[in-house]
Amino acid sequence: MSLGPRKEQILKAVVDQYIRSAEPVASKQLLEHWALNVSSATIRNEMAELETMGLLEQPHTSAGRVPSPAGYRYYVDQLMGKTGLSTSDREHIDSALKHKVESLERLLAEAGKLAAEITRHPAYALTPTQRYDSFERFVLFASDLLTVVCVVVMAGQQVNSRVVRHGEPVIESALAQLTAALNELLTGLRYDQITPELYDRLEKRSLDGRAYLRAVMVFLADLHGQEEQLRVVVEGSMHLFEHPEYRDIAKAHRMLSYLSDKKNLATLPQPYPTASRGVEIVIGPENVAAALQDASVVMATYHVGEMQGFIGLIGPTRMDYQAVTAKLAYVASKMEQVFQGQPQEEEK
Amino acid sequence: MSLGPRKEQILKAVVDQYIRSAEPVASKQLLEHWALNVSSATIRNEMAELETMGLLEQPHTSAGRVPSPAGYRYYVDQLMGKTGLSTSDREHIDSALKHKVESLERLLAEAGKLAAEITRHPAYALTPTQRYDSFERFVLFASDLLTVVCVVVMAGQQVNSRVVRHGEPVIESALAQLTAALNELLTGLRYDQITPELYDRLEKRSLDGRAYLRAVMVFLADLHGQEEQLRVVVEGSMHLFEHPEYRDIAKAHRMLSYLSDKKNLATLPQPYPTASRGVEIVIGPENVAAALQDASVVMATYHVGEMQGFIGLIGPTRMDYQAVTAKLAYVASKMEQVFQGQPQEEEK
DNA sequence: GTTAGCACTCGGTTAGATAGAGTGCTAAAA
DNA sequence: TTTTAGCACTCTATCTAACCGAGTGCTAAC
Repeated sequence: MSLGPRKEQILKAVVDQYIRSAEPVASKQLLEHWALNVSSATIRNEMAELETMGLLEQPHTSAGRVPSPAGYRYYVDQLMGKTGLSTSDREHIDSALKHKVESLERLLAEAGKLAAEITRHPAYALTPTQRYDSFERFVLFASDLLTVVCVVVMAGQQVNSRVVRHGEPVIESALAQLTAALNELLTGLRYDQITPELYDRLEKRSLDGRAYLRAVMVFLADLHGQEEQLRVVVEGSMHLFEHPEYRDIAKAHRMLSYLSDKKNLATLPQPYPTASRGVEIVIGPENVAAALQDASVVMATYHVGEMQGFIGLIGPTRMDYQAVTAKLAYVASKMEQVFQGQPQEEEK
Repeated sequence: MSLGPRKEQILKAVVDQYIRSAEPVASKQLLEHWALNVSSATIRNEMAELETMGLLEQPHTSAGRVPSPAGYRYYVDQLMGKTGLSTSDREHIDSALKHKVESLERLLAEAGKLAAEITRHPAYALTPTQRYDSFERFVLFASDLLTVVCVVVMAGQQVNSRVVRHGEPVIESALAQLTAALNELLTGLRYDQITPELYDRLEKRSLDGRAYLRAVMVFLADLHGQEEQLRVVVEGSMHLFEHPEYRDIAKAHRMLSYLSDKKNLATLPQPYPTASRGVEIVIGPENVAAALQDASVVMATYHVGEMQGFIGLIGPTRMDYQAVTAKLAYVASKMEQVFQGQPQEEEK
């Protein structure tokens, strides 16, 4: 759908203005700041129509208009300029990411910090690729009538173990079967390679050990989650307070809590590689997470060889998408450069 | 100074009550909740005296009394019960810290999380001992007329380098002298072993390289700072929001910003080992950090062999010192146990 | 030294009243 | 048919005044 040039002009003006002022924008204000050669009455009419279309909203009668999520979406997709970032920003990024490749985590942290700093929004970054360890060997044994100890040896020689409890008495033969099944079917695989079919086969082979199988899978999922958490970095959460939408304690609390649980960020949907410039923008209720219903996420992909990682920003829907997109894209591209320039050293 | 039994009783009652209610406590309230067999008028008189002594404060005339920092101090030193923690807490701690020794950082994180969880205050933890790497070798060379590259090889084979600039042209001979001095005097030492005398000797030996020496020291200090940051863990910052004193956005912001900079916590004064139970309490303005002027820090020491580490809590001065002290002390002692039980594994 | 009683203080809450910004609508102008 | 000027209307934010009630300090009696 296209709105026609004047509606677009007005929508763009409203969004731009609101991004700057954080106040509902009135028809007269548009006249002052943008050179629209129509009267305020006309603008009012257009704004009313834009509202019925769902692109603008009114906090209450006799207030100015505010972009709706759909309005932001239209703005981002159709109206937003593609202007690059200022040379000072570019220099800032260049110099900040010059020598930071001691370790992967370090670079991530630095890039996140930088992104947060220049955009004034909290930033997060995910390591390039989830190169999870694969399973090497499973050992299960009963430690007493009701408890089973599950030991997993990973290919990297890390050993993890957990006591797995279940209401029913342990059946030795079932346990042996389950152990054999796990070893035969999972050895050499990573957690994320366990497909539903594979699980079915496991279940069929484990017979009476089904309850334990389930517990073991939970254990593996937890391990996986732990690994994942370590690979997320969050920086600059405090920038939240710079934005008036988070002057409400409850809101700030909710968002900060969300940000402080790395699991949340690790499981954010990741951008389609097809998105323009490699930057994807998810606006308000487009987010699945409840805590992000009135927030926007801007995320960029960076590639390291065949792996890809992500760096993103989280802020109010009233974000300067244009500036933020350009900055984030540049940071991401810079990260790629740094990775390429440096022979990839694994352990610090 | 001792106050006499009745004043003490009243002071204790005020503090206990205020810790629970977060509201200024009135003379009548004390009658209801504590079995003081005097009238409210007497209590008022006593409270007035306690106020002139600086142990209580009045937010305004016609409001109840609130403990002053000095009042808390007296409470903590003289009045506070030494009651241990509940068995449920003990069990909680026991079970949470049972199997968490995969890595040092991990245990720290877990202990911090636990401490924050059971006390409802943000917690931090420092690794046992700063076992910084020692210097192995210094290499300095001029890369152009005005810039010097400084390379430090650490005993752990890590290599750090930095470009060190100074307004004056590089003098080769001075550089050679400085390099020799650094290598002879610092090899085998850690940063924290560099004494002022040592620095003097370095300076004497480096002659015309003094400006570079200074820059090199800054570099080393930075490295040291980086190392230190990695060894601090902060958990449960969000518990801040549970306390009414942080309903003010500005206050919450300030404190959270403080907490999110690990350098702040790494440089907190550490408890005297002599303190009772190994727990030290620093109340409000007793803190040196500006951000902590109306906050209290409770910290405990734990020992691992000859090394010692710290775990602490940060919250409003209106803290349940008694409960919190007991809990923290128990967590710290539990950490010691876990460390001892497990052969100390260095790298994860 | 303690207590009852009372006047006084002060913050918090409520209720109007007011101002002002901004809209929607209508009728005239282009 | 579209645009514009004008105006009535709406709603929020702010200010003021009044009031309530909790709590104190002081005085005088116990």
